[in-house]
Amino acid sequence: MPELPEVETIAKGLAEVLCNKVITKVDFLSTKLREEIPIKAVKKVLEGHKIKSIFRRAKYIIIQTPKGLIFSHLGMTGKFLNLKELSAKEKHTHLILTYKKQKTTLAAIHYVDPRRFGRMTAISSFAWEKHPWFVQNGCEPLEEKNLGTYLSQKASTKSLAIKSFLMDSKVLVGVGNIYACEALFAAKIHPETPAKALTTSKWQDLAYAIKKILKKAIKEGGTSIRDFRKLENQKGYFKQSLFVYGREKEPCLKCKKTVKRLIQAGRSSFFCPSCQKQKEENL
DNA sequence: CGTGCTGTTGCTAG
DNA sequence: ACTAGCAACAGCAC
Repeated sequence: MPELPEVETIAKGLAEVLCNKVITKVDFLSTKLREEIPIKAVKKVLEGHKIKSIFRRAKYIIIQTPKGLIFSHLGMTGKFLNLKELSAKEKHTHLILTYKKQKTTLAAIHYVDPRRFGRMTAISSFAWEKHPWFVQNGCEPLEEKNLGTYLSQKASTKSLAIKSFLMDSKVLVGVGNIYACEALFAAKIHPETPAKALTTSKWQDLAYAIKKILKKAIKEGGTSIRDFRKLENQKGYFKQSLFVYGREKEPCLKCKKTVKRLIQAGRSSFFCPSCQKQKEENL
């Protein structure tokens, strides 16, 4: 469910709530996500320690204390909820972080993840860049100044579809199915165009579109299709701004032609066949 | 009831 | 080396 804007929204929300607060305890109700959560290591980093910072890298949330770092990935359906102490747990609550809200009051952050595609781990160093979850990652779309040039160089030998190329985290992190579809629509590029076939000027359009859409989505608190919720359980509002994602058979919001869906690498791609024409020289 | 979707990503096989 | 396909899982729409 969560792509860069959703993860950014959660990380910011957690930072507001938890920074400079002490985690009094960590309770595990289930430790089986994609991989087993290392209970001891997580407790060691969090329990009894003050949160120094919380931020996003790729689609991961990173939580820092004086003892080390926690990495959390939400998978498809993971969410953090800010609740009162001893709040009822949901069916798929995996862990509960209790923290000191004020001098005498406690509150709790619940991690809930029905599909269990999320992952979580802890390390005792601060070198997150060297961790296996990060070493292979490509660039951060909002931090790379020459994104168009960077992408065109990476794509120069790749015949795979531009849509799949954009979703390859070794190239670019944070862009998943929704934002790949939306960025290609905004840049008027057909999702099946071979990555190496884009012109320099199309790469610039695409890079601009990616940044613009991600920034707008962050501003609107992410996209809630079904599961995604912010920390206080509210929805994100970017769904209202989607042009093609999830709109198969509906009229294109720019030209009124019918939005189409196709499957690429096992994922649905939505596009407008009129606004996103496949160039003949690329076929 | 089944069937086919779903925002991720890492492994496997060709 | 590249790339498509699948598996991990629960829930929902039809």
